[in-house]
Amino acid sequence: MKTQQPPPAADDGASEDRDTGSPVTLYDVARLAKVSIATVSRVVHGQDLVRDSTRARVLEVIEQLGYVPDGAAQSLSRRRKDVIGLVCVETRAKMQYDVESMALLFYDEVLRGVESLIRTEHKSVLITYVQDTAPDLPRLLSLSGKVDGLLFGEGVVPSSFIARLAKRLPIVIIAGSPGERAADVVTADNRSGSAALVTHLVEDHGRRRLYQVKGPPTAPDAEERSLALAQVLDSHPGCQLVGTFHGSFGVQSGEEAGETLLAMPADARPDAVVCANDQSAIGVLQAFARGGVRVPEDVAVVGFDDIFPGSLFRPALTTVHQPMRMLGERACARLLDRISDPTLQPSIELLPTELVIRSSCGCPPGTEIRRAVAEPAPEPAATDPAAS
Amino acid sequence: MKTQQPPPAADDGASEDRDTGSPVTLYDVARLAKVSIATVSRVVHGQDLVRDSTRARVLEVIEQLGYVPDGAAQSLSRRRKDVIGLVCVETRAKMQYDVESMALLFYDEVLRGVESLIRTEHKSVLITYVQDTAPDLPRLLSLSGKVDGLLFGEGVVPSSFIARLAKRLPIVIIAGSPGERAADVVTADNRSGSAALVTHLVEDHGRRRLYQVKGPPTAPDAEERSLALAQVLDSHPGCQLVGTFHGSFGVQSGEEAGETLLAMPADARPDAVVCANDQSAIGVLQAFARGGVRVPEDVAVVGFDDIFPGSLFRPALTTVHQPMRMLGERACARLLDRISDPTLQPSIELLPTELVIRSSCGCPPGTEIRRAVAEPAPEPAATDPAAS
DNA sequence: TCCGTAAATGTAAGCGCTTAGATTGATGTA
DNA sequence: TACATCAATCTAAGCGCTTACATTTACGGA
Repeated sequence: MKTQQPPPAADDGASEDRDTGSPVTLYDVARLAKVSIATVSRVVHGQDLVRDSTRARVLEVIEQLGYVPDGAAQSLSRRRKDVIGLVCVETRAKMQYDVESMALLFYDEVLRGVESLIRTEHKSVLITYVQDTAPDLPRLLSLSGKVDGLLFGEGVVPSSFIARLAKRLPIVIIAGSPGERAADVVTADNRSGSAALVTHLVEDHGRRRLYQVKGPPTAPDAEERSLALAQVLDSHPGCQLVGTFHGSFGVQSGEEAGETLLAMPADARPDAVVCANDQSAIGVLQAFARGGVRVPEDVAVVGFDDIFPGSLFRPALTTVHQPMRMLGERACARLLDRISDPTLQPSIELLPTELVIRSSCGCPPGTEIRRAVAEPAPEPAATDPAAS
Repeated sequence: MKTQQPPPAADDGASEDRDTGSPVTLYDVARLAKVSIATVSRVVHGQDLVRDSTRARVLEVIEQLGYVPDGAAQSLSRRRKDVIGLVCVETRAKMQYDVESMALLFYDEVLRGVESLIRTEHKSVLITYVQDTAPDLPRLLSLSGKVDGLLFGEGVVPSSFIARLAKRLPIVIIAGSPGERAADVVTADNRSGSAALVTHLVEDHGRRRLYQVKGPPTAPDAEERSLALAQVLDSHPGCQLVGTFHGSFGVQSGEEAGETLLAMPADARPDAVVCANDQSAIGVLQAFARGGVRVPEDVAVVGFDDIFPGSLFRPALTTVHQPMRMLGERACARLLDRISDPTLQPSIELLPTELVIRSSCGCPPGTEIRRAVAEPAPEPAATDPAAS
């Protein structure tokens, strides 16, 4: 009445403290504990239909053999991988230390948010970076075969591709355009954050001639910020946009914008520069420092995101705090929901931002005010009520 | 002569553009293309034993169905997961924004190094953070069932546990103690980097009364740095260590060290503070700024690691550049080697560091010198020659 | 026309696990 | 003593793929 033992396992005599050789399987444990693999499986998963004495025996063998269940076999059998994928955008091919390390702070924070949530769920995160210049689609495709769901950073990946993937597995887009249809979106309320920031510049500091450093056109969140800027200007007669620089979110591109401004006659310059994100603001700041333009006396400079280094600069950067970590958490939560119930309606979730007033806007040095930005009801976005 | 079709797949009539329902498998493709699953598999993997016309037909069906191979099934069948795990250390439970985000910069860079290499290998990275206070061992165990190999950040995880894991799969430790036996180690040459830094302080700036802010005792790299400090002092008569603070790598703990020094009578203070890493150096800097101690005039302060924010401070932080990204790359390379050949001897690899001289050491503001640190032949470490 | 050979394709046996359903054994009851 | 009943355990059928080996097909030469 031997139990099953398909692979003879080629034990090399000493079955005491094996280390190499083929990995220990359920069968090995079952054989040594003289039970069936089903029983071992039950013990491993702490089910209670096992007699105490049996459980003890099995556990002992597991310990002795150092058995760990094979994840692939579990996934296959359970029809569930317990892994989600996070696709981040890598902004530049060239890996210059400081620039790049900053460019990625956003995803570093997002990742932490994701991981902190996933951890409690006994799942894991597979992480991938895609170049913004040439996203490796085949790679993403094969990645999609290894996970239960995917979290995408905004922008790079063509939305047709996302739509295609979304047919096969749940997808949540982080910082995506609120207009996205194919998948869920979790994003910061860029619109109202940016509006609050620009309003501060215009109303509290009397700035009139604004200059804009844009982000890449593929970044929907940058577009939102840009839109808000335009709206605030519209509603403040006497204020105008004196120019726009088409940047790419990088420090480098901020520096270029700064150079452009330095090249102008001083009296043609704006009195405030509104940047698409902190990195480009820092670039502008650096260019201005080299060019002898005083910030904020001559020109105010503001960013967006609130990455840590911004607080270290002098003048310290005024910006809008984007809840990156929470973005990761919420996106992940949403993804998990969809994984467990794929019939959920796609929704968009807007996270509140915070105006972070330091001194690059014109406020006195040492200022550090954080002010929650009220969330105006945005365009009719489905935040999934009880409706089917 | 129908081909196999085990799961009837319950097609819901319209077999045109399915989207929900059970996922598309090899069988579905085979059936529609009227070939066997073996042929489909061959087409998917670009093998050339397939007639062109057949290949075209199969590819068409794949496209139409949106077929993507199931990763779990592939892993099980190939006996290879094509995934490696990266275990990072999360330094503090409390998630204060700035502090924590800095504490983690190290692993963010490592991760990028790992990913950049893994990407070219058609593998992926599973990432996990463990708390330094309470590493979740069961979680790591189950993680180990999902990967082909593991990359560990130094410190937290008990080495007995690592040794146990190392019996089952290849493991490389990043920034581990060069004395480690159970697994491969890839680490920066902390010893010579630290020596170069302290020598600079002592010989070039004539500092005599040094104070040390240590890292956690569990961090072998911090220990190495500490050792080098002692050695340099030993060989410079007249120089002494006037005190030690037992820190924990965090900004917070640096601030505490700073407070401690501020509490001393001014003439009892050291003329240089050598910190275990940049974060603690920044903490000291901040405490000093608040306490009115001038750096570097009254006291020099130096760090280790060369995290980006260090360059932003005034005075800019003098430190030792640790090649974090390369650490990730090399560790990953080593791991891949071991995965393909598990019989390799464990080795340790020391990566060169760079002395980064800015102004917190006493050099004039604006200084930014990077000087490669010569790698002295350390203790007989096996860097695996042709020997078996 | 027949046959050997090589190319193309098919068959089926796993990979290590989960789990529904079958079986066994103990216990209590009539 | 015979028989439900329920707990403990086992049996076996997949999960979706890869791949060794078997089979079929297509061709060129005898």
